[in-house]
Amino acid sequence: MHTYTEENYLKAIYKLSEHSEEEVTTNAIAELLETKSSSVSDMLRKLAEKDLIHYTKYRGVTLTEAGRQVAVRIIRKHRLWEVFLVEKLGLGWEEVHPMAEELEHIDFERLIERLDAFMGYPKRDPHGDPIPSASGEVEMPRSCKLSEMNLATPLLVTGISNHTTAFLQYLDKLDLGLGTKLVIDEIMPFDRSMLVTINQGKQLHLSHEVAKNILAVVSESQR
Amino acid sequence: MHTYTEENYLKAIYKLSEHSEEEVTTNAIAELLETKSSSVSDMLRKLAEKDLIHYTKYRGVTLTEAGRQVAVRIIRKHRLWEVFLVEKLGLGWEEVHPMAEELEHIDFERLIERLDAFMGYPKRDPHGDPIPSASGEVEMPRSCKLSEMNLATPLLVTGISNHTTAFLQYLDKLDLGLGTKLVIDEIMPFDRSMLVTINQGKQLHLSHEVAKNILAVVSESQR
DNA sequence: CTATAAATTTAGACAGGTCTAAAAATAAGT
DNA sequence: ACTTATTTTTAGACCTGTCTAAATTTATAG
Ligand SMILES: [Mn+2]
Ligand SMILES: [Mn+2]
Ligand SMILES: [Mn+2]
Ligand SMILES: [Mn+2]
Repeated sequence: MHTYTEENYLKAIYKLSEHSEEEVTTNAIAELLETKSSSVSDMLRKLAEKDLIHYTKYRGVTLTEAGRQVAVRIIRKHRLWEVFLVEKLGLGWEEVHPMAEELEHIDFERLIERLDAFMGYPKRDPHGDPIPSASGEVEMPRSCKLSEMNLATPLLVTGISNHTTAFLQYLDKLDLGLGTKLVIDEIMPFDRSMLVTINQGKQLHLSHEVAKNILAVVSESQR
Repeated sequence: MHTYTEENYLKAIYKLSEHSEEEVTTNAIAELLETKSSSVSDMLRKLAEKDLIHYTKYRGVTLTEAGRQVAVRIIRKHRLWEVFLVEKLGLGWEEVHPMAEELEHIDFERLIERLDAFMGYPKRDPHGDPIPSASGEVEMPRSCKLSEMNLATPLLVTGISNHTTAFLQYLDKLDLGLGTKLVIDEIMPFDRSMLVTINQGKQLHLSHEVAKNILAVVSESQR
C-alpha cells in the first residue's frame, strides 16, 4: 500500500501531534526519525500530494483523516506485536521495541485480526500504551507524568513514555514496572528529584528525568 | 544486514540450485522473481562483488558459502513463521506463504530462537518442507514426486512443492494433505493422470500436473 | 564453418529516498 | 523597522533497484 518510509513518517507525525494541537514542524520530524530536515521537506511534499497530510510550506503539518488512519493502524500492529513478543515468546519489555518497529509494517488483515484474537484482544501493550481498535479508535488514557503528581497520594504506575532499552532496564533494576503502587514521600527542590516508596516497601530516589517518563494515576483503592 | 531485495535474490538462487548441481541461469532467476533478466544481471554483478555468489558472465551462478548461509537463514525464518501462523494463529496452509514472504526478512536472533522454542522446535513446515537448523543444516527429505511412483504401493504424502493458494485450496477440497495415505490404482497412459485411493476410502482422479507437485514416500507400515 | 536464434549483458532513463550546500522565508532582538 | 539568527525549502548529486532497447556472447542448425 504505502512504503515503509512513508509509514514511518506518518507514524512520526502522529506521535508528535498526539499530545498537542500544534502543527508538527519539519525539524521535530527530522529529529525523531534521525534524518535531515531537507529529506523531511521532500517527503512532506510527497505526502501532501497523496493527501495524507495537510501541509503549508514553512508552516508545519497535520495528518488528514486518511493519514491518521494509516498511522493508527501501524501503531495498532506495533503494539499487538509487542504484546505477543512479551506474553507469548517471553521476551523482555526492554527488547521488543526494535522488533515491533519492523513487524508493524507487515500488512495482512487476517494476520492482524488473528494475532489480536490469539492475544485475547488486549487493551494495552507491555509499556502501558493503548492498542487502537481495528476501526482506528484510540482510548486516550488520562494518566499523568509522575513528575507532576502530588506528595503522599497513593499512585499506580500505568505507563512508560520512553521505550529505550536503557531506560526500561533501569526500571527493571529498580523493581518498578506497570502496576507498581507508589507514594511520593519527598521532592527535592534543587533538582526536582524525588523519594518514593514502592509497594509499601522499598524506598527509591528518582531523578526528575526518570519521573517525567513514568505515567501514573491516583490509585483506585483510596477512593 | 542485507537489503530485502538481495535476500530475495539469494533465496531464489538457493531454491533453483537446491535440486540440481547445475549453475543457475539469469533467466531462471528472472522468471522466479517476476523481474527482467537485465535487472537480474545487474544484481548478480553486485552480489558477486559482495562475495555472496560465484559468477562468471554468461555462464550462470552458484552461491558461495556466505551466500548459502544467508539464504538458508531466510528459509529457516520463513518456515518457522509458517508453522506459527498455522499452528498458533489458526490460519490456513494456503494463505500463509505471502505473509511468511515478508516476515522472513525480519532478523533478530532472539526472536527467531524464541519463536523456534515456542513452536517446540518443529522439523517441518505446514507444507512438509524441512526447517533448517540455527547452524544452517538442512535435512534433505528423500521423498519423491507422486507422478514418479509405482502402482499399488502404500504411500504417505509428506510434502507439497507448489505453495500457491489455488493449488493448496484444491488439495483441501480433495481432502488430500500431509499425512494422507494413498495408493495409486491406475495411470492413464495418454495424459499420465492417475486414479488414487486415499485413506483406504475415497478414490480421486489426479492430473499429471497435480501429481508432480505432491511429494510422497513409501509408507512405513508395509515394511 | 556459417547463419540464425536464444540467452545474457550493457547503456541510458527513471522512481524513491537520502545527503550537503545554498537560497528563501520566518522569527527574534534591539 | 532593520539586522541577525533560525527554520525550512530548493538544487544538485548519489545510491538502490527497476525497465526498455540495443549490443554482445553463446548455442543450434544446416
Ligand atoms: Mn514500542
Ligand atoms: Mn510499546
Ligand atoms: Mn512458503
Ligand atoms: Mn512452506
